[in-house]
Order: sequence, then structure tokens, then C-alpha cells
Amino acid sequence: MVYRRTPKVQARMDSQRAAILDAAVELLATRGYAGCSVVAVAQDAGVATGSVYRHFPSKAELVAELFRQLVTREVEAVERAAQQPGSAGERVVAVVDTFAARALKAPTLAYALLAEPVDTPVEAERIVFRRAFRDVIAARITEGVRDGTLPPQQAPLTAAAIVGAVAEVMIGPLTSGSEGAVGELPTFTLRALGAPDAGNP
Amino acid sequence: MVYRRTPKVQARMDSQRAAILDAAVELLATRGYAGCSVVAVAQDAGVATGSVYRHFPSKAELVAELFRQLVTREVEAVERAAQQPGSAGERVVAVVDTFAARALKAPTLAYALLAEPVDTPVEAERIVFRRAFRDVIAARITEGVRDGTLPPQQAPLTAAAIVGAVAEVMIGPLTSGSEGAVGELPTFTLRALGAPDAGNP
DNA sequence: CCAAGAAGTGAACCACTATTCATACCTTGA
DNA sequence: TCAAGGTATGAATAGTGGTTCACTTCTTGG
Repeated sequence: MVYRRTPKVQARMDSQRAAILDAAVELLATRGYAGCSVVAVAQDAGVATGSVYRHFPSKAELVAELFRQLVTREVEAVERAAQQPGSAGERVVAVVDTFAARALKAPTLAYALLAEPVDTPVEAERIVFRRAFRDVIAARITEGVRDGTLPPQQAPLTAAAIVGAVAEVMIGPLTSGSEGAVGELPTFTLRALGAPDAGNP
Repeated sequence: MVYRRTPKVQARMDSQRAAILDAAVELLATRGYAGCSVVAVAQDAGVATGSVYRHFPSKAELVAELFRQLVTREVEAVERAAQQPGSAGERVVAVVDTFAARALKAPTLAYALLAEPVDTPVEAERIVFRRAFRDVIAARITEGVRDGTLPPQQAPLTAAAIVGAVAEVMIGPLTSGSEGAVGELPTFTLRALGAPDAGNP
């Protein structure tokens, strides 16, 4: 054999792969999942349809990778928020605020990640997405329970419930454009945690 | 003209329509949305494919009608639970319990109604579904706030959040089969409402 | 019984897209 | 430069499943 894949070629291939993912993100953010057809992605990435399949075995894998990438980004942002100083309750509120603020800044993308109908393989990634958020919140709750600022509770359940609550409350604003009653989320969150500063009777 | 649609014919058509809806419910409950193809529905209903279109302008409309019917049933059950004696908090818990118990009894159906990917037109019905639940809960919360057993709050937001929380917590058990930590939902609900008997600090 | 007209049928049609693959074009090391 | 082998292409393919429509069957009132 004479041909060997050199770093130069590898770099070109990597950048093509990145271009495909970028185009897909862009399409997901502007037209939603429906606009993310393989042909459209390829066109926007400046490659041929077939080239997409040199990097991803199927469309589902492409979108799953997409989700993974976006989710990592979001989870990192939320984790940063979770590490700010303050009580466990305050930290969970910070997570919720960060989550909501970022979602409202990129509504179409957020809707796609949160709720838009997708094929089953991609749905699996969405579950990972939600679980990652849940885990970030659950970790804070566990801390709060340990240091006594939160009442004893099943941290994963409360955390899952808060994720669901936030997602549910956001879906209206995300699809309609208005901010709705998102501003009340912190109070709800504190109450749901059983935090002492939540104004409970 | 000689032909007129008589009550007898109308009755036959009505029962055919009902048969189609029944078959669709059955398929939705056993194979999920994916198993609900028009051909399969027609076959199970014992009619021709084309006959489906004599009753529904499109598959989306058929499924939307299906959703409407199922949602009405569920909302009625939940409303009954909401009218049992007790404090506002207890009533909301009764709603949540009823919702969860019924969902666990028909997991595939519940998953289809709650979370399974569907086309956009059907998604609209799902939103109606969730809003109906929200409204039932919000009404109890408003009562509780008025009679002082619950702290002042935006009832619709708390209600939406509780719906989202319940849905989120249920999705795991619904897809995996196990009951998970659903048993903790009442405590969470009471806490989220800010009810006095929730064991808050 | 019959003509008018409606209801019922289901195979064929069609739109939509993910996927393939024969072909053209590049890259490499000798 | 050249042969070997890889990479890129995009038109064609294929599977899916909703929808149609020419045709058959049934119903009605005279």
C-alpha cells in the first residue's frame, strides 16, 4: 500500500465532521428537529449528502452526537452555577435560574432539547440530558440534607421533580415567546426543597 | 334524489367510527404511537383503510380525537379525586395519587399521552391534556390560599410545576416497569405547595 | 324492482427522506 | 510520474406510511 492517512488529511476530515455538526446545530436552533434533514445539513455544511455518512453511521447517530455536545455545554454551565457560594437551596435556585435564562436565550434549541418530538434513539439522549440536570441538583440537595439546611428527603426524586417542573413551566414561554411566570420559579424551587427561607407557614 | 341517510345508517356509521377509535386506543395502549398506523387501525377495526378517511380527515385528526377522548376520561377521574373531603393540600395529593395510580395501570398508554414523540398536531392535544390537569390542581391551590391553609402563591405556576414534576418522575417507572420512587410524590407535592404538614423546618 | 346516490373498499399512488454506491477525484510514497 | 488505495460526490434507490380514487356494494323512496 502506498496511501496512508496523514495528519493533514485527518485534520481536513475532522474539520469536515465539525462543519457537519455545526450546520446541524444551526439548523436545529433555527428550524427545529424537522429542519435537520440529512440533505439540508450536508448542504449547509458545504459537503455532499454521502459525506455525512462517512462520519456518522446514521442520522440518528448524528443527532445523538449533537445532543451529547449541546447537553455537555448546558450541563457545564449549570454545574458552574451550582458551585457558587451559598446555601444548598440557593445553589439549586442558581441552577434553575441558569437553566431558564439560557433556555430563553435560545428558545428553538431549548425546545428541541427539552420537548420536541424526535426519534426514539435521540430520545435516549434526551433522557441522559434530564438525568444530568437531575444529578447536579440532587448533589446539592444531598449536601443540604447533610448540613441540615434542608429537611430529609429522597434527593433524586426531589431533583427529578424540580427538573420536570422547570421544563413544564418553560415550555409555554419557549413556544409562545413570552417569558410567562418563569420569574416565580425560584420561590417554587425553594418551597419544593423545603428550604427555611421559602416563606412556608 | 331518492337516497336519504336514515337513523339506522347513521347508527352504523357511528358504530364504525367508534370501532375505529377503539381499535386506535387499543393499538396505542399496546404498541404505542408507532403501532397506530392507519392500515393497522383499519384492520383491527374491521374496516377498509379508506373508511377511516370517511370519518377523519387525516391521521393526525384521528389521533387528536383519540387524545381528546382519553384525556377527558383521565381528567374526569382526577376531578373526582379533587372533590374528596380534606384540606386543599390533601386534595392536590389525591389528584397526584390518582394520576399516578392510573398511569401505572396502563403504562404504554400513559407514556403515549405524557411523553411519546408524536406529530405536531397531536402535540397540541397533549398540551391541552397537561393544561387540564394544571387547572384542576390550580383550582385547589387557589382555594387553599383563600382559606389560609396554603401560603400565597401563583396557583397556575405551582400547578404547572407539579404536573411537570409528576410527569417527570413517572416517566422512568412508565418506561422501565418498576414503580421507582413514586411513593414519595405526596410528600414532595405537599412541600411544593408549602402546606403546613409537609415537615418543613 | 329500479334508478339515484351514498357508503365502503383496498390496491395503487405519492411524498418524503434516510441511505447507498458507482463514479470521480485526491493523496501518498516509491 | 504512477499505481494503489482512500476520500468525496450526489443522483438513484428503497422503505415507509399517509392519502387517494375508481370501483363495488348497499340503501332509499317511488
